[in-house]
Amino acid sequence: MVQKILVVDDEVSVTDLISYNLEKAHYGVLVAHDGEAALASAHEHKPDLILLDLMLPKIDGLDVCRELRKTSQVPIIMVTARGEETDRVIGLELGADDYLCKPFSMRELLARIKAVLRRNQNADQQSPVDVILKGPAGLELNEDSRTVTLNKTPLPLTRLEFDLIQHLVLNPGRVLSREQLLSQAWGYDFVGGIRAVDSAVKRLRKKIQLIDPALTLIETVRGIGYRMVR
Amino acid sequence: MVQKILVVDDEVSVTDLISYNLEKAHYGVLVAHDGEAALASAHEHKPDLILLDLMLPKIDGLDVCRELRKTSQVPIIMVTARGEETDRVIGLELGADDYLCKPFSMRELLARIKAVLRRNQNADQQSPVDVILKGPAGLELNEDSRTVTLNKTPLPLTRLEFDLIQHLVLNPGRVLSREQLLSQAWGYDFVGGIRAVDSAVKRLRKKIQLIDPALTLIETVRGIGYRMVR
DNA sequence: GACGTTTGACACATTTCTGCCATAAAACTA
DNA sequence: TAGTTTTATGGCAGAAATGTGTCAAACGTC
Repeated sequence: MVQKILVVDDEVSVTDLISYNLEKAHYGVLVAHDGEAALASAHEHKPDLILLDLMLPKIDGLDVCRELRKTSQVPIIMVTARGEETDRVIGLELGADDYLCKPFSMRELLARIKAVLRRNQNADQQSPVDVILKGPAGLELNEDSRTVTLNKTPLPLTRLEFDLIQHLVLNPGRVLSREQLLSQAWGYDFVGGIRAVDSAVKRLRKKIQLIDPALTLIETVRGIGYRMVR
Repeated sequence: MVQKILVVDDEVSVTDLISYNLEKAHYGVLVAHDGEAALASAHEHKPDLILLDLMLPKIDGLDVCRELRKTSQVPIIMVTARGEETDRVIGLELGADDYLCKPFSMRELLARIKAVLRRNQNADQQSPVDVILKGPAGLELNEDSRTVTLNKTPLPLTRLEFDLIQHLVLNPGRVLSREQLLSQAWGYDFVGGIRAVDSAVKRLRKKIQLIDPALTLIETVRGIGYRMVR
């Protein structure tokens, strides 16, 4: 089941950018550009999470938050600029589940969203359980600790390597082009040659080989890209 | 049995949001917007705890506290603006059980409320029990006294250092980004560079090393943030 | 208001990562 | 098979991230 996220910001460039990245991360996205539209959309579509900018036309983000809270317990992440009037923000934390200061990275945003959704899902549980992503041949990624094991043997990876293998594992058996991998693991704003992917795959394979020399996890699809075996 | 909490603050937006969150946490909520009303409500409804803002119309928070103490031993948490050190001291001398500096997070508020209520329930017993948060390698945080020991050796920490290690211990093995740590241990109103986290971690590590030079408690996750070993 | 403490910023050192290149190897084509 | 295209590999230099020491401003205390 796809989770819906309502993105509220008055700047189209911001909502566009966030939408693009959320969709890439397999979320459904709703957009609103002012407080009224936000309330209307929240009421109509019942999103699973709301990403709410503080500065909004018509109805202020703080008021939107308060209004929402009257009828709903939907998780809210507030977005603020550093150094905005603290007085107005005082109430903010009281109603929001988390907040994020601009400027933020997409990685940061996605991590917060995941965390808030999880906190909300097992709010009744005392100790939250780590998210474990299972791949083929005993490959396991722990998304919370960002550690990887291969048949219980630790596989130490760098940030880039982890992001890369994560996207491969998320699409088992599917070929991902270098362009896709670049935009997913490197980020939309990456500047550089497309062969950077080859280098990263090279290092990843080498590390895997150190643990199990006979194992092939990442297959090359000539002319296209790479694929994680299923 | 539902416990009743009296929330006293002159700003409606504040009482609204606190009410909302307290109700979500299954407390009964009473509200007062000035000192007179607070005293009246306390007298009439006998709440199990009072959350009392310092700045109030008609009767000042300190006076309310003093007045209440004449007839009741109801637990009181004072809410002050940051930096009103003297007021805080006076408040505690007047019989408040705890204090909280604005701005505070909901999580913080709920934790304090829980702690105060529990302390109060155990008040008739001989030995009140402190909340001990256990970390790895014999690390123990006493959340009530805000003291830390490492294998029974005291580890003297500053306020910031305690908050930092507390959030790390609360998420053992999880990577926490500098942004997350900033917003959790510093607060959303923090203005400053992200590498303030590095500085704090540096000092924390140094203090730990003084006790056990071979021990690594806080791991660096390059490109992401820090992680408390599990 | 003087004093000690805390803490963020900065410069610099150190470590680690990563893109790129040259070359080798492999795969595909004709 | 020879030629062409694509990918693999090893090495390396620059980049990026973090550690460290120091300092001054802010803060709390007396």
